[in-house]
Amino acid sequence: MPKAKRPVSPYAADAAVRLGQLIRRGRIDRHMTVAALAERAGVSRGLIQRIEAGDTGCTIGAVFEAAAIVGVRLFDAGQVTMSRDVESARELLTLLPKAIRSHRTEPDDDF
Amino acid sequence: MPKAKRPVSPYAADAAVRLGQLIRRGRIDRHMTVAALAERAGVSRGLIQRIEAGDTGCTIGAVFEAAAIVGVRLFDAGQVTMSRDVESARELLTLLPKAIRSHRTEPDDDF
DNA sequence: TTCTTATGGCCTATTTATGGATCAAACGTG
DNA sequence: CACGTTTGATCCATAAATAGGCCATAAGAA
Repeated sequence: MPKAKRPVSPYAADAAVRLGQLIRRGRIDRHMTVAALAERAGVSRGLIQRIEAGDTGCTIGAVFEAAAIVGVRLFDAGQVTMSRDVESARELLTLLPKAIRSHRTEPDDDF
Repeated sequence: MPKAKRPVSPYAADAAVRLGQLIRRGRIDRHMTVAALAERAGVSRGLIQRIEAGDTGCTIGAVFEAAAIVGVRLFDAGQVTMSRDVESARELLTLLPKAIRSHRTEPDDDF
């Protein structure tokens, strides 16, 4: 058997890979070497390689750091860049409870 | 002295916090308890709490996993949801070199 | 081509995150 | 209000990420 590290869903793995690709592209666009990015991010060269490879075991601190340096922004200064930011409306209706009164064991799923 | 864990830039820390907030909102919207989300994500309850708090020390695997479950998608099935996805054009022009010939020690910065 | 450098993979020591339990306080409901 | 539940925070043992080296190979420049 290979190495059953920490299992992640296909989506999570895919998302990590895509983010890694974005970072790599951003780095290359800026003519930076992996070593240079590593130095600026304050991490090791190997870690940058794993981040660009989409390793799900990297901390978001390191990943977001690298992303920021090469210009990949998931969030646009103050506003979230999401497909559906319609959600922001609902928060006013619900007024976000702090504790959830769960009765239904199985939440309505969708993926 | 406080805790000088792994230093991260303000942006990276902020991005992590925002993502955590999105996850929390998504969870509450779906009437899920922290424990329920933890179980579905296959992680501990404490980890979900740290993720929602924006702890930069969490692995992207765990964070993206939680995000996916509560419906927070940074990437829209096949297409990246970024402010500037114009970049996809450039990759055809440049044809992305695999190795960077760095001369300039200091890359053109912007933030 | 030849040379120089970037990259990627592997390894090990160390640092760190994670799981699991526990506890107190806050919360929602009847 | 009083109840049961959720949340948040802490502690510790353990699993895992990270640093940092090394080496082989690929890639760009002359």
